[in-house]
Amino acid sequence: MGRLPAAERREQLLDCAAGIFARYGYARATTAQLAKAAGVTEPIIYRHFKSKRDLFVALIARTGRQTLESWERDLADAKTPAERLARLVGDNPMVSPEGRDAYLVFLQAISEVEDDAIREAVADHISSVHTFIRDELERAQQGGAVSDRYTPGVLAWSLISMGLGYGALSALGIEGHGQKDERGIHLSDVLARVLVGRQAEPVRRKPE
Amino acid sequence: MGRLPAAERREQLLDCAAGIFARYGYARATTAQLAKAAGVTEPIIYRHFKSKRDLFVALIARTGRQTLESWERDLADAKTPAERLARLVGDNPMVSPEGRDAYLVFLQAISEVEDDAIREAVADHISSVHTFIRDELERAQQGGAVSDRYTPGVLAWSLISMGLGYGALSALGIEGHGQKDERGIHLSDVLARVLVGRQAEPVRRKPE
DNA sequence: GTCCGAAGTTATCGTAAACTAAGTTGGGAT
DNA sequence: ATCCCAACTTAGTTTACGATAACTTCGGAC
Repeated sequence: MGRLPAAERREQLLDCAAGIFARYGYARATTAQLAKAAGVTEPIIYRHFKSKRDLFVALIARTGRQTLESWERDLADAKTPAERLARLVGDNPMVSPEGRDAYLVFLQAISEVEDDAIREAVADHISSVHTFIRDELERAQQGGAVSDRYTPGVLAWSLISMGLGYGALSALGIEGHGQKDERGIHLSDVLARVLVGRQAEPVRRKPE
Repeated sequence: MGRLPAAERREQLLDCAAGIFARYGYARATTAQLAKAAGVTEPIIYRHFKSKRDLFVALIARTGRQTLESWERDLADAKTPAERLARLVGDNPMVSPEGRDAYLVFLQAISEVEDDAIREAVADHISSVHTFIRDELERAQQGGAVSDRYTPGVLAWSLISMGLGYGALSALGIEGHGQKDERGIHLSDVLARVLVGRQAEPVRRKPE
């Protein structure tokens, strides 16, 4: 890979950094690793970002945007609120190969709670995810696809908590977790039931 | 604090380390910080632990044991399976002040996925928590306190996922999360409903 | 062709962190 | 009283990481 115009190099650096940070977390990832992954030398990183932390924050912000955009696209061609909802629950970005790195970065970022800039970037993203899901649930409730026993806000936090926890367990690769049980039931089916307030249709999940 | 016999010093080191690791995570916490928190110098740490990582792994193992013991104690005087269950759901160790540090250590540890020794220690603990909760749910199902729509295994993973995610969000201190909504409903009430399969009694929670 | 700015490299600095070798102190047993 | 050993400290060594200063190369404009 030869020379790249600044904007492209910047994007490429973020692309490569995602993989490294997802694997090693912020603190363990070194600027040398980041540079090597992008096929450049370390000073190039500092041409485009003030610091390692600046790069990380930029990555979090970009990843957040991309995640929401990807969700919008996924839901765009769904006809009913119920269908939109089923996709939302079934497509945990943490488990799909493309979204995996992105979400691992977030998981890693959560443990950098002590760093104000990073914590804020993460909190911003989570808030916007909450807003997104809450609005979705609200529409679904109005359409009758979701039980209105609970407010959309609380339900959205439930979904986010579970998605986050699920992702963390997946990252750890714990045996028995994330697989269907002897009755063919998956965690997301349980989740779906919370939402509809009655026995739900099995959740549509992407094949592995 | 003067001299201590080896066994006590070791315990004290672990005690102090919990606070530091909870705050800064494994990678960011320095041996200097750990020593200072315990009121000793760094070589003392190496008298009792082979390495920083060894100390961290020991801490994870001890914390895991303590958490289960604390749960056992909490549930001991509960009369019915339903009562035991309500306490299990209501007492997320992540939110009680005593259990908080302990569980923050775990959260932090999860992002050290790349380190085999650490990952294994965490996975071990999670597995034993799963066993504990699953058995509890199984008994509760037999007593009719929990819907048998889902297997205890899947329900236990649901609880763990949600507890973990909830803890992560709490750690981030995200606004609006973890509070009751306008109807006085808390996340754990939603969770309780998953378990019983019908409108549940409000969950008993420790006052904040 | 040559000039210039942007893109990239080499070589290195300062620092902080994990870990240790060697010496010092305190307190219990005889 | 003194001897001894475990507990503890001082004063480093080493290594690796984040960051930068100074230099080189590429490619388009005129």
